[in-house]
Amino acid sequence: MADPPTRSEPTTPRKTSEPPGPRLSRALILDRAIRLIDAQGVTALTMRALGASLGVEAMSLYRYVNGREDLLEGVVEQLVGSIEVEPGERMEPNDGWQAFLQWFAHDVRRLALEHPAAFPLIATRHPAAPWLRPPLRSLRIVEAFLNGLRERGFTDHQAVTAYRSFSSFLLGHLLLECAMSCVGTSFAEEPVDEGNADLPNDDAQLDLTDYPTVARLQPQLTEDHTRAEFEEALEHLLVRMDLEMSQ
Amino acid sequence: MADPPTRSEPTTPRKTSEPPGPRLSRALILDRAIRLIDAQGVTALTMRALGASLGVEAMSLYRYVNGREDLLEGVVEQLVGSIEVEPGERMEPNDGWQAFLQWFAHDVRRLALEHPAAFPLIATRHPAAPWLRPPLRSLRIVEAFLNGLRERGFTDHQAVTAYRSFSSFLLGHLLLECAMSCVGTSFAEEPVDEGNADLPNDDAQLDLTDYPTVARLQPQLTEDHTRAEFEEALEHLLVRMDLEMSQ
DNA sequence: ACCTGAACACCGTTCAAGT
DNA sequence: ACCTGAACACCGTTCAAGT
Repeated sequence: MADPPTRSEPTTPRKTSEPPGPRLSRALILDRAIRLIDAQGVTALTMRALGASLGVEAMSLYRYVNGREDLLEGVVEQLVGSIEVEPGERMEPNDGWQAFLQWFAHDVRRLALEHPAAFPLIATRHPAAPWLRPPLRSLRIVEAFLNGLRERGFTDHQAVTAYRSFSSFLLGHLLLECAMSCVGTSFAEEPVDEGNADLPNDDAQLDLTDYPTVARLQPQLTEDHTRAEFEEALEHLLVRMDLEMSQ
Repeated sequence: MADPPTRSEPTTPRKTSEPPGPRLSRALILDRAIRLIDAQGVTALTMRALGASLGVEAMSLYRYVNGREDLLEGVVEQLVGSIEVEPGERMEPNDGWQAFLQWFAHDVRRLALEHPAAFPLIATRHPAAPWLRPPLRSLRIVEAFLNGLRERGFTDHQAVTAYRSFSSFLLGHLLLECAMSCVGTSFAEEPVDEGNADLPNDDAQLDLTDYPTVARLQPQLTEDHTRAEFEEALEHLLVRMDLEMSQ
């Protein structure tokens, strides 16, 4: 903790190219783990690989992290922690709850798109309590979510109901969007086979002869409208909430 | 492929208690793998454990399965294959598209609730093509889905749009429902610590002192209304589709 | 044809030992 | 206090060898 930020790099350089490295720390380890997941996928996040990427042996990590499960838990915590919870300056406090939810939704979406390889962890790892729903799975965020809505006129019951439907909405849309953005990225478990590189991309060689409708509609199925779908579905969710509130 | 279905079971019994076992086969292996996942979770599905549960060494599996990745792929395929795609007798062919989608949604939900531990695989493993969206991620199902809607009056474009919004809806709701039903089941990575069993269940000991609103609303947050939420959200999705079609 | 023993590379994890 | 070497149990996978 009491480390000089950057002197003239007196730290003894080790064998591989690690950063100047103000020694090890849990935060540093989690940061590096997230970067590793982003670059190579979750399965590449190995205690040994993570250690090596920090210029250290795997065993050193166990001082700061309680095993691999705890490491992944920490990664999720760190990522979810990056969700802004206090509306910034761009958000007037007297804007309605619709603006609040719009802003919230887009902040979670930003997180998902920045870390598409890590988002499935946020989505599928068991939360601390069963009523903490991914991706809004931290007490801090749920508290802010509920308060944000109550300050804007929601009753207790309406806020809780909104938390539920909002979670489902975010989970479904963002997980799909991540799945699509992960295909074709550096997710190949094995290095790309260059021998038969005459196959341009890996989705064209599906045999569609038995599925005429899919074959006919493939161009339209291939179009990516995830952004627009997200906005539309969000808009409709807000309309739906509005209807349910006034009844 | 050309195997006698069931004779008088002449197969020699081996050491442990495995079923009469008409020899090994890919289908038998996948069945057993699914049962193992249901009972102990995905991480417990090990080549060695799976082999042992079939009364065989792990290496034998490699005759029928192309490694663990292929095994998991086969599990997903098998599960998705269990989704009925031709409306049964209960469904009149002249029922509207709403009835068709209702029936379809509930069949996928049945699959998710029958295999809550396996559903995250269906949800997050990369599909064969990026435009095949979980959980409707097989050509057979997409073909049936599109045809089912077209036979009931959808245009091509409307059917494709419906496929997209329907996938997001199912994914979000069912994944959340699975997460909730997996908490507290046989998902403990380690055998439950019986030493300090004075903690009744594992969600009560969260420190809520810094989160007054969550603390106050915890009873309502804990209520499980997943079933009703599913039905309501589905109803609203259908209404929304109806509106968009007539405009 | 179908299964296995032995072996290899890699993984998570522990712990006594180094500095 | 912080890191490491050595070791252990377990994993996926290959392959020559058994029957």
